[in-house]
Amino acid sequence: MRPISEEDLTARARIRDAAMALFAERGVKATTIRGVAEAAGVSPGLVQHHFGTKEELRQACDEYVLSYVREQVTTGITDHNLEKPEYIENVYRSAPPLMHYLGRALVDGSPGAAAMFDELVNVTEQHLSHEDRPEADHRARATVLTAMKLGITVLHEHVSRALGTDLYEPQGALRVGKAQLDLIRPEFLGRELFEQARAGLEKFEGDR
Amino acid sequence: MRPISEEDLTARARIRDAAMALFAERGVKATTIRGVAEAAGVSPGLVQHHFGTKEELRQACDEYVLSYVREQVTTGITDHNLEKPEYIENVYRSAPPLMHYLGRALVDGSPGAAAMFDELVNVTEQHLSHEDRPEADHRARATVLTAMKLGITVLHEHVSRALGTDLYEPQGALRVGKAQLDLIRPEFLGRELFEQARAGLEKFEGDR
DNA sequence: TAGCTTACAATACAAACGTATAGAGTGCTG
DNA sequence: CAGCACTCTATACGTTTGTATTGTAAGCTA
Repeated sequence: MRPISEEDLTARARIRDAAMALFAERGVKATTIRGVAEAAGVSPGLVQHHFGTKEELRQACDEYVLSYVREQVTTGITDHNLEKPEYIENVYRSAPPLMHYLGRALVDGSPGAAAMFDELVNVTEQHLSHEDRPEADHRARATVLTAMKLGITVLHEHVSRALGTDLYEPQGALRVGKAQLDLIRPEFLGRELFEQARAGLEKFEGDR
Repeated sequence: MRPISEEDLTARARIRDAAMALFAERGVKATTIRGVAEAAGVSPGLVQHHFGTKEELRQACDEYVLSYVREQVTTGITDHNLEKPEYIENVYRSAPPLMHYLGRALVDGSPGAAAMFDELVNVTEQHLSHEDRPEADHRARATVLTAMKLGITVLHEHVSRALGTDLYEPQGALRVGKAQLDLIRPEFLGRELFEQARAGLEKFEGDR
């Protein structure tokens, strides 16, 4: 798969990418249309031409990220690609800026990100309910698990600094992934999924 | 201990509290001096008189929260007050706005919050190193544990929504606390601390 | 080729914002 | 009582920001 260079993209896509990066780094309010335009190498007017208002630009970023995440979850988990190297490779190349944006959007108050959070909680809750422990508070467990997972994304700057390695570099992702598996009770996640995740990590580690 | 009503505070304290609340809810950039002044019931000029610039106001909030957290950690953990009801009661009454601010500050890029994160990682790492498993990546584990804990604070809005209960109400805090204990391997935290936390939670539950 | 749509830039403008400045009221101190 | 310090308000100023408007060039279509 050829790597897509930023210059080959249409101006609209470049604007969207620049907006995602700036929204993620500084937040929506601190990001200016002029700043986005400069980062994308276009005039401020063009940003307006393609996206109308700043709010619509943010919505476009939301929709882009959300459709991406949904697609990756589908092709990754539902289609059982979690251990395929090309899938992992592709995710690690394309995901970081999107995850960066998603993390910030969760804090900045994007409706789309909130909806995605709820979706993830529901999926997790359903998964946990299959383990037959009807007395357990599956809702709370699913919520905490989701928040912990996403919390690492939201705090990735601090995680990277504490680790001395960028979380989005393979090394950092590997260390964090393993630490997460060390931390969580296997029976909580379900043995099957737990082993699958561990196998994926180890295969990924062997590849480098 | 008498409850401190907001009107009894000095104007300076009211401004600081209002700023913390707005910074936490909207972020620093989206918060205006005029907004802080209105929320505190004073003129915008007074904000400037007491704190100079917006940046200095943010630093004052940082210092206030940080000294509070450090104090609570000291009197709570070091002095072994974790199970005393009046300590817990006091924390649950005074902590929420401060934690709310801290969570936002971590994302908004406050140097003080970053320093606090690093401190917590170091304390946790030291704790983990006492368990003799020299081959384990204690640094990564401490980082992930810290990020997960704080991640729940940062995402508390979403956690509360998914739970249907405010995380900062006793009910919500209880459900989340128990779910966290269910999720984490006890031997990871150290049996002693784990049991201490569980005992504190159960005593807290009994009190209501 | 005439006409229309699309992609882009440049300029303009009103609102919001941080902050500087001036001044009023009050209490303390000599 | 004079003078100073402190708290607080009101106003003003320059900048930044989102966005509206206008203009230009290129490509498509009939």
